[in-house]
Amino acid sequence: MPAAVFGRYACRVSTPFLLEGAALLTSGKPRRIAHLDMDAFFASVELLRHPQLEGLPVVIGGARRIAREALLAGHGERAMHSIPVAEFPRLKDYVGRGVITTATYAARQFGVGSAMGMMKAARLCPQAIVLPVDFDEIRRFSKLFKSIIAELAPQIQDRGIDEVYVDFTDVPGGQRDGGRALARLIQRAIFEKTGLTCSIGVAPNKLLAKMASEFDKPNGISIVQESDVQSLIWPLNVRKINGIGPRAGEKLAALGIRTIGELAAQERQFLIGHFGKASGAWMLDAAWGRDASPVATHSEPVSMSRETTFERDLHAVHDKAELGAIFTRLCAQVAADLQRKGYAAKTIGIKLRYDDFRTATRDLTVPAYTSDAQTIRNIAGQCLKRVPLDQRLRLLGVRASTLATAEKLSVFEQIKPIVQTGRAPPATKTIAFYSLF
DNA sequence: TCTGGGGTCCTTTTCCTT
DNA sequence: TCTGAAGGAAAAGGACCC
Repeated sequence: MPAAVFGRYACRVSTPFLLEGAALLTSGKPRRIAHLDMDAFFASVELLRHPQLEGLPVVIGGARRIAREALLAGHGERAMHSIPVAEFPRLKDYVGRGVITTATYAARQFGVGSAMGMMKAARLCPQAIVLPVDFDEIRRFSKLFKSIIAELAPQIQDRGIDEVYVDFTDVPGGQRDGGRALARLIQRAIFEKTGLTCSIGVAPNKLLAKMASEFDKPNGISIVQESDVQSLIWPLNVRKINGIGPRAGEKLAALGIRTIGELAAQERQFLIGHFGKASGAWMLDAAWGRDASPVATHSEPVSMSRETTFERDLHAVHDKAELGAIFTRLCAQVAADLQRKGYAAKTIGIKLRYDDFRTATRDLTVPAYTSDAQTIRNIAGQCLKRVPLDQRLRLLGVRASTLATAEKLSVFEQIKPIVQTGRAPPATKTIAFYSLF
């Protein structure tokens, strides 16, 4: 505790000073945060299983219509490597909805890329081989590479299926060569045990580490120091900042701000005026390479949801039975997810997307937590009544939020009987316990 | 032209209470 | 009793990320 360090003066100094002093005393070494990004993860995992597809245009996506089982019918798992290329399905034969999850570099040369509609991709590169996403396999590799990193550097923050932040600061050897030595060690271990490559950026914080990891792709390592911000970061487009997407990028461009350096030159109040208090201030800090956020090794989920886009647009009246069945299934899936992960929710919501792609959401917070499928279905049903249903729908989703863990709820369950067995407990007491969570 | 699914976080609006 | 301000919580929408 800083209080002990500062001895009798501890009670007289302000909290910020204590924190600053503690940081100086404990570290003495520069903060080194790494961002690790697997190279074309989905496609790379797929190529490991189908090496004969190496160098060919391949897109991954459309899982629902291209079943792996059908693909492998008559071949079996052991023959996977030897399926003739000619037998793989082609994009030109693809019918229906969906987007490309990822594409190999050979396919990208035709202009095909992530998040592109399958039908558009089929026009650009009809001969491309199309494979379904195998999420079980992707998840297996995700766990594997994360566990390999954890053995070498345990302070890890999950950043999705194929990315992590790693705190090198206090790892033995983590400071050597600006972090390059440890990065190389991790890169080599991942390749040896999975056959996959990754790119790593090391910098004083997460924001810069994320940008650094893009400097040398694939299979690269790059180090960015605080003093490099003006020379390496400022010339880049604002869109390179993690958190500035298409909308903010467009808005900035309209204000004549294209590079990160131009963003850094703005007045804080000017940015706050255009982007709001939190976003405006954050943007300016980001442009200066400032980011104090820690590598969060643990986080609690905020919500759990299931949604599905229909094969064809459905109408609430005309396709009532079909829609009802899907709705019930989504509720059951959310309930199962909550139960499997040990959570219950107090807010249940729905999401729907109309045929013109407009989205509507409704949600409802109830007094008691639940993870029961029927209860969720009832609450979601109430939400559904509050939304216009005269137009065809393309998507329906169910969401659970305001979550509590089963442990917290069991504490509540233990408290409740005590309150209720007490002499004439007023109803307000029970309500007070509810509000604890 | 067509636009998945699972998340987090922020902003704005609305409603309720004081 | 009516009105308005202020503030918080919930709801709705949307941007962004992988």
